[in-house]
Amino acid sequence: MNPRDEFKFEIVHSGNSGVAKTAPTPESPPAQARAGIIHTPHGQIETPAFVAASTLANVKGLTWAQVDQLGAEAALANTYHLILQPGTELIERAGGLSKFMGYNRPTFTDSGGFQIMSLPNVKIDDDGVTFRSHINGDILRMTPESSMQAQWQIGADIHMAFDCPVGYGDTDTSRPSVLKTMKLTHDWADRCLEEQQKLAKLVCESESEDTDRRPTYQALFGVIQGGEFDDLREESARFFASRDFDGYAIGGMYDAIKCEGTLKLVNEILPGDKPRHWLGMGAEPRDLFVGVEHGIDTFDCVAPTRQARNGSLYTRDGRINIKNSKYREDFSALDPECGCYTCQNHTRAYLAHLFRSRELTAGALASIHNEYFVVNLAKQIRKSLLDDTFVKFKQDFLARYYAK
RNA sequence: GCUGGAGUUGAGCAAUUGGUUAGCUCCGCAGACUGUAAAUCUGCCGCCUUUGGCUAUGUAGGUUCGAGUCCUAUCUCCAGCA
Repeated sequence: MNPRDEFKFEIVHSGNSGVAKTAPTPESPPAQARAGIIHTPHGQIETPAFVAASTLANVKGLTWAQVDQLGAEAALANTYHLILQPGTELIERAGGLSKFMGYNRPTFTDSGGFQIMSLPNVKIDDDGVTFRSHINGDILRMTPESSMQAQWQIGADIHMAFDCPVGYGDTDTSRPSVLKTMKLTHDWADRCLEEQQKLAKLVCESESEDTDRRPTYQALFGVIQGGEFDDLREESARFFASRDFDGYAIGGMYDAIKCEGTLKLVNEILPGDKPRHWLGMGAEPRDLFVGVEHGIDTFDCVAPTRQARNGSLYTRDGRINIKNSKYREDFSALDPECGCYTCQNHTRAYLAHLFRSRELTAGALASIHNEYFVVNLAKQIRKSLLDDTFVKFKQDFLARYYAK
């Protein structure tokens, strides 16, 4: 059997799978939206899904039992961080990421490109990047090949191609700069693909003596860049569509309202039968709706857990800061309609107390809630697609969340 | 009762020999956070008509060009002694 068959994307329902008897109306299910199942050697992910950010091989503040309980179906770790500590070779010796961290569901790794490009004094050349460790200042080097190798050592089920995400935020957003880094991203993507094929052959055809660690296929997603220029995004999407990646990811696109048209454009070009991940998105409920509407299958974002640790918590009526004085004596549940452990067992007043006292439990209970909120929202969106109630669900949810 | 020490904004402290700070850290109040150098960061935190102005250093006086700093009285607290 072809090792690549271990990774599969199955679409169980899509907006345009039904026979369109009439012209689309505002109530018609969005044509690009789909519900599916990503099959990996470590199990499956029902999509749309929100993937838990586990940068340093853990979801900050939570045990994996808690991550399971809140309903997350997959986690995404970071190659840059794991190279620095504990080292990817160590993770390989531990039996791979899943074994190392004791989590037996599907995992992703980000390539490290995003983190490295965010560091000060990064030197980018055609071959790769030179940067300094943020921990001890060591001068380090990463190339598309070395990122692939590191990711194969880590051994997550889904890898990201090593990209050059420049052209948003504080980086140089000028057209020449974005064009240049996009071209570099494409060049590197081809090198990632080549290295991927080598490593896949090497690992999957090896006869491991450790039956406990059967070599498994590790998929590779290409990462679309192009900044905020529609024609560059289109070019990038066409480039990736012409390459045989296992899936695709959208990088450097962080404003669901502003980028909606661009996202639509990109996803209409990408092959419909492969999964699409929106990197770093999911801080806002509208991110998930907009993404799904235009064909995104998976999301990841650090915001839910980070904001949780900082006391900013989701409710169906918008985000609240639990540290505000008005919650000190609020004995109601954080979100009375939420099914998470925190909301089922604790009051706002208790959470407010834990935050004011700086107890570690505050961050944990808050993270359980916020992570549940987005994970569950993705699940509800999935259900709404299967029920053909997406449009109404979206309208109702967003109207209430962003009322005020 | 005597002797010594101390009293500065909710708390704890700063402020050269009397010489331009309502100064710091907590607490408190609010905001931010999107492929996690983030259980972090930012702003406010005496009063006001707030790109500025005013009043503060237990209380009441005094010396001085100038007092949180010196003097007198007084109140409170702490330590030691009776």
